Amino acid sequence: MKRPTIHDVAAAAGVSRGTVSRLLNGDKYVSPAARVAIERAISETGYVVNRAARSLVTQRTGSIVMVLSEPHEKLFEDPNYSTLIRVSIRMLAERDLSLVMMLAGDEGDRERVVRYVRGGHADGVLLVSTHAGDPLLDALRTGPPAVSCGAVIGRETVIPYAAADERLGARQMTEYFVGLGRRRIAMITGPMDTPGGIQRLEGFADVLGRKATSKLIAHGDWTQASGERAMTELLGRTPDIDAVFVASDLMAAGALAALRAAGRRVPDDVAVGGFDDSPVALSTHPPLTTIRQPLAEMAQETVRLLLALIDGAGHVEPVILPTELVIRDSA
Amino acid sequence: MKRPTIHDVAAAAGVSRGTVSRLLNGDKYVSPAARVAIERAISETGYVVNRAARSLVTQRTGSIVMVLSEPHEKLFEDPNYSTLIRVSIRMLAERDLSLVMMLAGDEGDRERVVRYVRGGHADGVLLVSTHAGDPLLDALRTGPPAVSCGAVIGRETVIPYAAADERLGARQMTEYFVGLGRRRIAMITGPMDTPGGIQRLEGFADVLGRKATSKLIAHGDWTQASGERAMTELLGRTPDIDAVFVASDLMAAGALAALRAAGRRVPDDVAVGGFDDSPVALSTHPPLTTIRQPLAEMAQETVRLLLALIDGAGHVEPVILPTELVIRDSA
DNA sequence: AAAGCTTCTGTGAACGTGCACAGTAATGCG
DNA sequence: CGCATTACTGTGCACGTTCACAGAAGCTTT
Repeated sequence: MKRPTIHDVAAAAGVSRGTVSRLLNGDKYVSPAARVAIERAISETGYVVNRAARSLVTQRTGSIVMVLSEPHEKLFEDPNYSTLIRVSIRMLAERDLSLVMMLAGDEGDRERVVRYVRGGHADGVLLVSTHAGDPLLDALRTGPPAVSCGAVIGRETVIPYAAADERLGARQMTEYFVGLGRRRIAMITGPMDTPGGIQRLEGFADVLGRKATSKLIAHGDWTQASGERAMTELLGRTPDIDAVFVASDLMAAGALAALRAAGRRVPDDVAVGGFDDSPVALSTHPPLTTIRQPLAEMAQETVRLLLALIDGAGHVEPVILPTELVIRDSA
Repeated sequence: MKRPTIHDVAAAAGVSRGTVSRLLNGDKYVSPAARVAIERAISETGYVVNRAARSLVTQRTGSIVMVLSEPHEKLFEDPNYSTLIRVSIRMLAERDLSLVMMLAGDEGDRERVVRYVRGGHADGVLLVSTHAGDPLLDALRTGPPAVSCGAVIGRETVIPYAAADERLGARQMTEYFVGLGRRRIAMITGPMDTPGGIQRLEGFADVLGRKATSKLIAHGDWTQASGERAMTELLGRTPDIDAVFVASDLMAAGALAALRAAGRRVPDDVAVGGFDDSPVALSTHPPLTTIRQPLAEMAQETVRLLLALIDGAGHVEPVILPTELVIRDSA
């Protein structure tokens, strides 16, 4: 049996298509009598609007595409995505928008995304963890509004975003170490082509000034293994370290393993601070002192920015949200 | 400037709409000359097919909806989702299908999903971690094909699925313990209304037979906190435990904390085995011996089943994939 | 040479909706 | 009472595509 159309509803309610359409789209000019008749007809027939037909005439698709730019293997190692996805679905659903997921790991993926978006299949684009200078950014300059969750540092292309105040978070942790009386404070950073990599180091340097020498800084790539490697490197280079700020919890878990292997006690010999407050921070031994990002708010604000742009706001300001120090046992 | 339509392409190539449409849809009756002309016209104009218009006439939407049934808070605590999402996007993209995400946490969500699916907005449904007796299952009996990643135990409603052989995995771990010479082997299960909760306990009981007494079994809810609680409970009840099989890595991390608090050494005093081989298994101390599920294959097979049904296969058999014991330091 | 294939092409109709417009009835106002 | 205004309703058209059909051209068979 065929699905009911707006004609069927109109016929059942004894009105015309136009009136049903008006009710559906919130037009004020619908008489109370027509209103109840139509509502009854809708529930009786089980009518659901045909999005394709609507799209065809409104030139809107009713969907937002979330583009995940992480290289495939790493995707979602970071559980932050879960919050972002959940919050996005929820907020978009309220506006009757659906969330379509796309990958942008390699060149083929990226081309697909561009085709999709420029083909008019989405009303908005929600970028996630897009790297600096990603060609996608330029390709997306025309087309529907795009925003990013997390800062995105492009050359010319500026894209609105909501993000945590990464630099503040790094300062909070570093200041906490200083307050504890630690003197030789090292840092393991993330990749230096990501905002998290750059800004967390900046915050560290803000507090330590000239004391933040390159001997005290090692670089990782967000993975646990890289954290372990970087920690080993630091210990070899500067054995008298008494604190280390690691730019992610996952890397901090690796650092803990390296410290344990080197016979250092945490936090007695070396204080360890992470970043993210991800679930892993609770399963390490000892549980990690870390910096919590307001993930839900970040997601919320990102979507809010996108919706504002879709609603016609010509320009929106980036949103930067404060982080919070979470003290556990590692420092 | 307006987006080019199939008319524009046809005009530019000097043919008619029909011919362009045939080329686009892989009809064999297109002359070589027309073919090259159209292909040139497409790339010159930057034409992308309008899905809405196509949907309208084909009655297909070109999208698959993934329904996430976890209660919101827990969603994605399990990083398995990431693989599933990634693989699904990738496989669907090959068929030019896009993946739409929906939540089904509460009643309102579920109604939304049903409206969406029965409204004909999706060509297929991909269920994730749907609980036994979920009302969604009945509601989805009519409509487009639906499959599940992970077994779903309904009353009457049977739904095709691909899953790991959970029972086998539990047997593997339990047999490993037995082989190590452990005598008092306990288990912490998941919630008993989930396949993972039920089947992992079954496998445990398969091996231990009458030795699997209720004194040696405690229940958790997949969270780390519940694992810690259950472990404490077990130690109180049966202090001479020398091994414990925990039905998830996250709960196992909790169990490790409880064992440490009780002064038990792992694996010397108590061997600990997890399940999932999730990232957390590497960040615990000691790293967890666990059971690896073939996540990528599970996802792949799930999508394959769905595509088969969409292509008209009347009936498909569930796919059950073997698990693998991963030995680390905790046992 | 006629008939029948095969290969290829163009055309009209239909899919279900929103929107602009025209039109009608009821109400308010001078 | 006449006229403007408000509240509401119905209709035709357009959106961009696929599909069924009809038809043209070239080739093979009778």
